[in-house]
Amino acid sequence: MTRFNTPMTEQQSDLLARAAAQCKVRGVMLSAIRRDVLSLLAQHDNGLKAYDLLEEIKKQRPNATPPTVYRALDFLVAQGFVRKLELLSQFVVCRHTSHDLPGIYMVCSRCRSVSDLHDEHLAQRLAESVRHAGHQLNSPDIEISTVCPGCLG
Amino acid sequence: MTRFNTPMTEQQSDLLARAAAQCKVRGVMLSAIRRDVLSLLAQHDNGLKAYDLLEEIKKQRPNATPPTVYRALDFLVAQGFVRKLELLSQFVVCRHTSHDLPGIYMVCSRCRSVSDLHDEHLAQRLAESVRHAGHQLNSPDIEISTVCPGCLG
DNA sequence: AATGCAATGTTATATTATTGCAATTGCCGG
DNA sequence: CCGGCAATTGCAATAATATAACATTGCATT
Repeated sequence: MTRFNTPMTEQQSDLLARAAAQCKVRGVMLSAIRRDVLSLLAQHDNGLKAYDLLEEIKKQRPNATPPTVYRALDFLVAQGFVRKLELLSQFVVCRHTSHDLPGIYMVCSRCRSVSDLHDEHLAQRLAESVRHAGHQLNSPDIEISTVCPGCLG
Repeated sequence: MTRFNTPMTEQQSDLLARAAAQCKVRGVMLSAIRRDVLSLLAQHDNGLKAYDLLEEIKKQRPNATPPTVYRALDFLVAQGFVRKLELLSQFVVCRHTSHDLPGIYMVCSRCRSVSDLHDEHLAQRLAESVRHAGHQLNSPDIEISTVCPGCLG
């Protein structure tokens, strides 16, 4: 059993529990490494870079290497538990329950914080528009570079 | 004067001419390197990676190095002539004339082709929604991972 | 000529991500 | 329990992407 300095919030352990349940249903394995990576991400709302994650994981597993975390991340992304923010080369837990609609992330170019634009109607329209263009929406993942309210002063 | 194997289409030389005019107006310099990088990008609708660009540029300028192209790209992106597609770490010429609204790009995950979703109304709504969330839209640049009509068969 | 400034050259290095193969583990049917 | 197969992990190397730091050049202005 893995321990972290900071105790988990209820939300965080909920997230882990739901992921575990999902994996069971899908017949895929939420191994210790994968669980730990997910757990670390759950503790960092703005996400973590792969190599920062590696540093953290090394505290538990000193022999971890880049493939260790990249493989765990590949799995978590494939299962829809985690997204990669391309604008930051950074990974965040996904807090949407439904994946039918794209999640829209705003990434602040000053402080690098990540906010979630909650506009289902917009997401809906976007999905329609993409379909109308003859494309199939792939991974529901949209990023916009903005300046956040905090940084606007 | 730089020559390429393939003669430029009218559209391509138009694009270069407009960029040159813009630079004059803005009092910035479209140097030979910058022009050549822009020209190369104009000849590749789906964009090029920085290091592919470097290979091409080296044919003209054997002593080019990564900073050579990255600096040119920084300039071109800053001037709004080029965008970086984060999903592909790839650079494409921007064919929008107006930059008031975000451009929405669809990147095919199979063949890596890039299409432009033309839906001004959607872009408008998106911009509004972002503003409503208290953010300031930064660079008008949105990418969606899709499967394109061709690859859907 | 001397100064200032933007652009470029040059070397090195940082950051992000993958490949390939060996070793181990989990799991399933006998 | 045990052999076999597939998935996962360990490990070393390296690929791919991007930036830092500092020297140099070219050109416009003084």
